[in-house]
Amino acid sequence: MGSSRPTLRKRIDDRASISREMVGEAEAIFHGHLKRVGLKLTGQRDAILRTFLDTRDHLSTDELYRLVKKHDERIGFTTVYRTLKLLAECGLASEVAFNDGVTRYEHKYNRRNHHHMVCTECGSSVEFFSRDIERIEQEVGRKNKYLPTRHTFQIYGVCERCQKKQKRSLA
Amino acid sequence: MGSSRPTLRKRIDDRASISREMVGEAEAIFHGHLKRVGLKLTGQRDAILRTFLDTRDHLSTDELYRLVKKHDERIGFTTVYRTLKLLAECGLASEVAFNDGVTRYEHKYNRRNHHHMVCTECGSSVEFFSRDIERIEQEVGRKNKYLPTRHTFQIYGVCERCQKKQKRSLA
DNA sequence: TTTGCTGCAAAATGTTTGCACGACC
DNA sequence: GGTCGTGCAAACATTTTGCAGCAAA
Repeated sequence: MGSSRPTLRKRIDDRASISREMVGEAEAIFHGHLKRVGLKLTGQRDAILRTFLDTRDHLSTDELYRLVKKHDERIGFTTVYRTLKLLAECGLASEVAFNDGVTRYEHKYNRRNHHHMVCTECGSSVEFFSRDIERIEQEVGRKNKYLPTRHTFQIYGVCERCQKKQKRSLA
Repeated sequence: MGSSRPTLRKRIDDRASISREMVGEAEAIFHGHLKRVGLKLTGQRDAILRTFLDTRDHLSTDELYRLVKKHDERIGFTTVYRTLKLLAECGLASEVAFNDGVTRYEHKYNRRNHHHMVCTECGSSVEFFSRDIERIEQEVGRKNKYLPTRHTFQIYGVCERCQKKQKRSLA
């Protein structure tokens, strides 16, 4: 979609929570999806969507559940779990696997395709963008006669902070 | 490490089981590792290593356990589980996450760095090689002051066979 | 009013650990 | 002979499902 270099836009793309208009658009997408598949719009589902959009990326189901609960004590884990699946279905959320044993979700709405580099010491992560990855996905698919639909790419390593920490503990 | 185009070598690299000499080398590596960290060489550990080397890639702990059991009924799941960890420690095995909820392992010994494209319909996978990925790992690490140690890269899609199956069921 | 939603509790799944007995060095 | 390995069983962590009461359309 967007083609020019990211400048100001990047500020928005890199932020976890998104602007008010975007929340509105996301809600519209979600509501449309619910109607399309014959599901109902409920207070819980709305609350979960809002909390999800309003928060940093890479939430596990349990983490989102705890956040949602702060706003409404009476929302259960199961509902958060199932709502996340719905959000993934309509493209508002996507799973990211950091291979730490839990499934995480991040917003997908209006964000450039990006990847993650994860610190294996402290779990922090930074995002990066790479056109090459998309190109490789297409190329490899073509060569092997696969119809590629998605990919995962994560780099694991040690962040600057933890490198320093390690050096200090050696000294 | 190999730099020229893979020709005959590819036949070996792409096969799941490895040659007899390689098994010997792998055993030497394993035995060396055991000695180094003060662990004992046992019949079970040897049997598990052999079965692992002799079998196709991408085994879950449970799958390897079932295979090992065919040769020796009395080897337990726990031992397989722990031995796989040992093999990963000394570099003979590495975890691959296909995001299907189970941790899988593949041989790492004497194989080129490679990646997987996985069919989301039937679970089959093909391997591919890409220099770009290694380059990107280094670049991104440098830019973000991370010390990169490893990465995961999988492409998901639909294989030719399953594409045809889908077309047929539509007709 | 009907249909689907909610949330509890329990099942299912996969991974990891404690411990008593037995095997290796 | 002592130490570590083994395998059972049980603990754990996470995801998923059945069901009775409740709420949206």
